[in-house]
This record gives sequence, C-alpha cells and structure tokens, in this order.
Amino acid sequence: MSTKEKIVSKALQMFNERGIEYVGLRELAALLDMRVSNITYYFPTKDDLVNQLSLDLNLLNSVVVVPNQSISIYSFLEMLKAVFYNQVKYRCLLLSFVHLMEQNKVMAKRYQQTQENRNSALRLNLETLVKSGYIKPIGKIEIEFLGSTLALIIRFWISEAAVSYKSLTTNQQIAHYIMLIINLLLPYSTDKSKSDFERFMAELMLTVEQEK
Amino acid sequence: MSTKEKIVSKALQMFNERGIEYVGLRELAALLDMRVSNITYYFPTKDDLVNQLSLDLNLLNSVVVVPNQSISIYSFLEMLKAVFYNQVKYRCLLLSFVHLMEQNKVMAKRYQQTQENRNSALRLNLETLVKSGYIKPIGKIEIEFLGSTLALIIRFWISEAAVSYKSLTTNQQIAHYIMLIINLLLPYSTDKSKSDFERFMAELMLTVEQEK
DNA sequence: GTCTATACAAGGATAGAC
DNA sequence: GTCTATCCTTGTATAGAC
Repeated sequence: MSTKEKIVSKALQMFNERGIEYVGLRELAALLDMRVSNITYYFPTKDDLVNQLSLDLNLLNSVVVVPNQSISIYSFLEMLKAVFYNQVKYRCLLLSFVHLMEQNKVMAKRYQQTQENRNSALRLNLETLVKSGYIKPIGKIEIEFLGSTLALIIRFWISEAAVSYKSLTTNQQIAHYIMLIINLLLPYSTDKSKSDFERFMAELMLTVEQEK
Repeated sequence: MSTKEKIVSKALQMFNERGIEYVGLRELAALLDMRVSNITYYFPTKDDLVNQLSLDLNLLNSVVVVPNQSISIYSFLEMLKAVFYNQVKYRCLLLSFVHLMEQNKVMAKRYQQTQENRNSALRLNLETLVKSGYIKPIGKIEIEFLGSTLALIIRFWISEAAVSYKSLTTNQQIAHYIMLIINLLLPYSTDKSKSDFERFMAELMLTVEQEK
C-alpha cells in the first residue's frame, strides 16, 4: 500500500468514526506515524483529501445506479440497498454533506453533475417498472413525486439514523429505511410486484436476524 | 434591546447568511461594535449562543405542533407550513443539525425529548384524521410509515433545498416540499379530503405567484 | 520524488484589570 | 458589564533535507 493509499485509508476510518471536522491533520499524521506536512504533500488541503474520498464513493455508486431496461422491483430494491451500504462505508461524507457542498467547490460542482445522472437513472428505472407492469400506470407527476421522495431518503437517511437511531445496528437502520421506501412504493404497485416485495423483505429480515 | 438580545439577533442573522461554523466570534463582535470577550461574558461558549437560538426555535414550534382533536387535512397542512416557515427563520440550526447533535450535548438531550413529543403529536393527529374520515382506515403500520416519512421530510427538506434548489425562492422551496407531503398523503386520502387539498394547493400557488 | 521543520493566521476559550 | 491580554488548537504555506 502506497503512502497515499495509507493516508486515504486511515483518514476514511477516522473521519467515519469521529466526523471530518473533528479529526485534525496533526492527529491523523500521528496515527500514520508521519508529519503533517507529508499529508499536505499528497493532499495540499484537507478539502483535497475529502475530495478523494468523494471520488471513491462516486466510483462505487456509479456501477450500481444505472438505467436498466430489464429491472424488476426486486433488483430495484437490491440497487437501493447496495447504495445504502456504499454510503455506510463513506458515511462521514454524507454526515457533512451540506457543509461540504457549501465549502468544497470542486466537490459541489461534481456532485451536481453526478446527481443529475443519478436522478435521471432513478426516474428511467421507475418508468421501466411502469412499462413492465410492476408499478401501476401513473403519470409524470407521480413519477416525479416518487423520484423526489426517494432522492431525499437516499441522501439523508444516514443523517437521521445518526441522530435518531444511534442504538440500532447498521443492518437494522438500513432495514428501517428500505421498509420506508417499500411503503412508499406500495400504493403504486401491482400484484405482479407482490412476490418481489415479499422475497426482498424476507431476505432483509434475515440479515437483521443473523446479526444476533 | 439589551446587549444579550442584540447579540442573539445579530448572531442569528449572520449564522443564517453564512453558516454557524463560518461566522467567527471576532467577526460577530466587530459587527456589534464590541469585543469578543463581551460576547463570551453573556454566552461562555459559542455552543451556548447556538443553544439559545435552538431554544427560541423550539418555543416557536411548540405552539404549532400540538395534538388537535378537531384537526382537518387543511389545518394539518397549515400546521406543517407554519413549521416550515419557522425553520426558515432559524435555518442555520437545521443546516448544521447533525453536527450540533453530535457536539452540543445540551441541545442533543433537549432535542431528543422535544422530538418524542413532536412525533407523537404528529401520529396522534394522523390518527385523528383517520377517525374523522379524512384519511382511509389504515393500520398502525401505515400510520408509522407516514409519520416516519413526514419526520424525515420535515427535518431535512431545508438541507436538500440548500443544496439542490438554491435558485428557488423560499416560497417556491416550501411549495415544493409541501407538494411532496400532499402526494405522500394522497393514496391514503378519502373524497372528504379532496376539497381541503384543492383549497390548500390553490393558496400555496397563490403565495408563489404573488412574489413575482 | 518523498518527507520534515517551522512559521503564520484565524478560531474559541479564559484570567484578570477597570 | 466591558475590555485587554494571552493561550491553545486548527488548517495552511514554505523552505529545505535526503
């Protein structure tokens, strides 16, 4: 592992544990057994380091959130679950989301572009689910509503969990928010979706049970 | 206006404009034409100052979010709108929400208690709406789902708006998120609610139009 | 190319004079 | 109640050793 990789790895670990704002470069350097100025050699500013983490998360999610012509309700939920677990790996970014967007111009700009792709992929997949009969024939307005609400949940579930569901395990938290999404889709779903929902929920509960 | 009030007032203004973390005590003192340590005389730490703002917002909302036995869909939405406008007045708190909860122990503890009251008031009002026939007869699970999703929107709409809907006016942002909530309730609503929704939406659009 | 030592500005916090 | 002076920590910039 190169020095650069060591820095990124340790930074991610510490940022996730205590929050980006509360881990100083001096502390990080001490844990890496190097001097602060060696970190700033690889990452001139702290924002550059955070930016690297953001790129890594984007890379993880870019292979998950894609338009899929043969998507089912089951694979749609699998996709969301995969995104949730990726977010957990980089939870520090999502917990500092608003401030990063205000302060880190590079991140903010890239985020805006990425987000447009993600949102359109989400809506395209919803439309595909309508065409394939998993979701009742609904109009643009309902698709837009579902897309917007999903986007809000995906972006902020981890923040709410950090405040309101601290005592739950990660799997329990994810199960809770996936259930929220399932309930959101339920009024718009057809009978064809029923078995997909049941299968997915059964597997979801299993991962929670297995922790004990 | 007492010195203490002057500090609180100016701090709120500056924090809302630029973010709590990005307004230093020295800058605040300069704007108030006093010395830093005069601020720390009234508020020993910056957290104490922020805590005062949080108390003020809680006071505003405590008269709005209450269980109401004679609530209609219209007055329910009016209640949510009032909360939204209160949040705008103290938007700095909501934008720094996660970090404040992690760092400011006093705020975190009070928030937890307040939140329990708010959430139970929200669910009680939803149950009342079911009893009075505005919402279809649904079970505990659906009430729980609606309550949880509403709570998430109420807590984080302003954060998402700050990132994704910066170009919209406050009224437009609020209209957008209230519409999200209306769409959320729609599948569960009875014909009795129809006129309430229409009246509320008409008035909502009017406030947006009047800005131009 | 890699790493270190050092200096600096800005942040919040605190003790004590008046 | 207000102010000066001081302290410690933060991120950052730079000169230079190997």
